[in-house]
Amino acid sequence: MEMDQLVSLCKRRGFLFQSSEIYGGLNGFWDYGPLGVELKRNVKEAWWKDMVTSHDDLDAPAGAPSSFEMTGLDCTIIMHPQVWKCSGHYDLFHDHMIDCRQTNKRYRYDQVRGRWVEAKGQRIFVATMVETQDEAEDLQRRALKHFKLRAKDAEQLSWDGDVTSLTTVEDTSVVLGPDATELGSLTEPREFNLMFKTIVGAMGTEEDAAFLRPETAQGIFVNFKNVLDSTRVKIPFGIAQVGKSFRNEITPRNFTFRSREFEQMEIEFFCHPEQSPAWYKYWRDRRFQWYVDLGLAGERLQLRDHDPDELSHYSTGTADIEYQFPFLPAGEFGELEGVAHRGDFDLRSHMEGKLDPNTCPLTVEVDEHGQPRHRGSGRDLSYRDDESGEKYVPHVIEPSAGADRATLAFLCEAYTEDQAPDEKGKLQTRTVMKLHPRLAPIKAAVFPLVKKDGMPEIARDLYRALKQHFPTFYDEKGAVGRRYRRQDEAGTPYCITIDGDTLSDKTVTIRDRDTLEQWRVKLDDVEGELSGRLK
RNA sequence: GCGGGUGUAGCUCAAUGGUAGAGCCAUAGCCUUCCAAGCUAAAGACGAGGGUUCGAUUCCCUUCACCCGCUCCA
Repeated sequence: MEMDQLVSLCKRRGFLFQSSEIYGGLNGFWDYGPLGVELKRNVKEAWWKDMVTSHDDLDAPAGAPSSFEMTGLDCTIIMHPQVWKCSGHYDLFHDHMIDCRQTNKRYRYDQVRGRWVEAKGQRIFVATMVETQDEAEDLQRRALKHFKLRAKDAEQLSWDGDVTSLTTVEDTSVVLGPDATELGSLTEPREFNLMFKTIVGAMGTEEDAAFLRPETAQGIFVNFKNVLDSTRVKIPFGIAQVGKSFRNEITPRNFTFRSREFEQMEIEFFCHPEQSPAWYKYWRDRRFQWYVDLGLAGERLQLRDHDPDELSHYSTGTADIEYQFPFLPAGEFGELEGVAHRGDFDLRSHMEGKLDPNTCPLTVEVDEHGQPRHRGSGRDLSYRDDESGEKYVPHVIEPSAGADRATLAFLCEAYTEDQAPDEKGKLQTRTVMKLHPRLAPIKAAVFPLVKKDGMPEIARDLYRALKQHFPTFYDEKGAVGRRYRRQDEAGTPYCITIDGDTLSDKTVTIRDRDTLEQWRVKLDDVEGELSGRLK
C-alpha cells in the first residue's frame, strides 16, 4: 500500500485533515474528521475499558504475579514549572544544536567530542561523532588529512589533552567538524526548545513562564500521593491517563506519526521493587497482545526489547511495541508504545530533586555550589505497607502508548484493495478499510434495496432502533452496490438491506464487509446479532 | 534547519502570458429487486503574498504546506 493512497482516502472520507488547512496548513498538526474522531475515540475507549474499567482486581489475570488494582486520572496540561525541572525534561529539552555549513549535517552540541592537535604551526580542534572505540583512529586519520601528512608522519601531530566535549571550545573557527574537511564550518550552538512555552497570568512576564506538558506521565507521579490518600488502593496498582501532550519536534513528518500536538495513553504501575521485573514482563506482553487482539496481527507488528546499552542504567528493561509503517524504509519499524521499567527514578526525583540519571546508585544532581540543580517537592512519596509495616519507594512500570500512532497503525493495517465483481460480473478493484469491529467508526449501515414499495419505511425504523445501540448509517440513494462500496471505504463492518422478502417474511440480509457474504436474519434479531459480532 | 521535488475542483489528471478542460466522487431528479450500470440537470479549482507586464494559473521573488534524503526521535 502506498502512503499517499491512505492519506488521500483519509481526507476524502473524513478521517484526517491537515490542521488550519484553509490557511495553508500548519506543520505537525492534524485534525480528525467525522470518521476519524469516532475511530480515535474507539481506540482510546478500547484502551480505557480494557486497562481500567473492565479490569478484574479480584483475581490475578493470566501471566500477572498477583491481583492488582487499576484507577484513572485526568490532570492539567499546564503544571508547575518545577515538575519539568525535576523530571529532567527541562534540561533535556533545551538541547543546543550545531549545524555544519559544509556538509549540512546537524549535531547535538553536547554529543560532539574532539581533541586539540597542533602541527605545522597550526593548532586546531578535531571533532568526531564516531563510537568511542574508533575515536582515536578517526581523529588521527582526519588530523593527518587536514595537515596533509602521511600516516608515517603521525609523530608530527602534537596532541594536547584528552578527548573532550566541543562545549569546552570557545572559538568555532578552529574546529574541524565531525564530517567536514574545512575548518570553521560549524555554526554557533543554537537552542531548540522542545517544550512549548507559555505564560500563566494576564500580566505574565518571563518569570511566569510555564510549559505545555510533553508527556502525561508526570501528572500521575505528582498525584501519586493524592491517589493513595483518597482511594484506599494498595500496591500493586496502576494509574491510567489519556490526554494531549506537546513537543516541538524539529522535523514533524510522516502524516500524523510525529505530530507536535498528540495524545497519549499512559499507565504508571506502582509495585514493590522486588516484584518489578515480573510486573515489567507482564505489562510488556500484555500490551503487545492488546494490539494483536485489535487487528495488528501480522508481521508488521513487533515487540522489541531494548539492548542493554539503549537502556537508562536505572532501568532494568524497556521494550518498544513497533509497527512497520508504510512510509518507513523497508525493514524499519516505528514506535507505537514503549513499556519501560523506570525503577524509583521519577518518584524520588519529585521527592529529593532532579536525579542525575548517570549516577549509580542514583543521586541528586548538584550545581556548582553543591546545591540540588533542581529542588524536589520535599514531600514523602514513599509507600507504607500496612500489613508488613515495610516502607519503601515503589518501583514503576510505564506502558506509554501513542493514541494517534495507534490510530494511524490501525488505519494502515486496515487499508486493503481487493477484487469484487460488479453488476455485470466484471471484477472491479474495491477499497475496503478492514478495521476491527470495535474500532470501526460506523458499526452498521441500513439500506432499503430500492426506494419504494414500503422498503424505506421499514429501513428507517430499523435505523432508528439500531442507532440507540451503536453508530449506524442510513442510505437510500442510488444503486445498492455503490452504497456497499461507500461503507467499505469507511470501514463499516455490516450492512443491512431491506428487500422484497422483508415485506412478506420480516427478514433482512446482513452483509459482511470482509467476506461479502450475506445471510438472512429476522428483523427483530438484527440488533442482537450485530451486538454479538461487534464485541 | 539544510538539499532536491511537488502544489490546478472533494479525488485523479490536462491545457495556457489573454482569467482554465475532463474523468471519478458528491448534489437534485428519472430509472432501477443485491455489489461503484444508464439518462438529465446544476455545482465546483489555479496554496498564500508581492513583483514584472496592458494583462500572470503560466515568468521572477518571498512564504506556507506536502513528499524524498540529511538531521532529530526525549
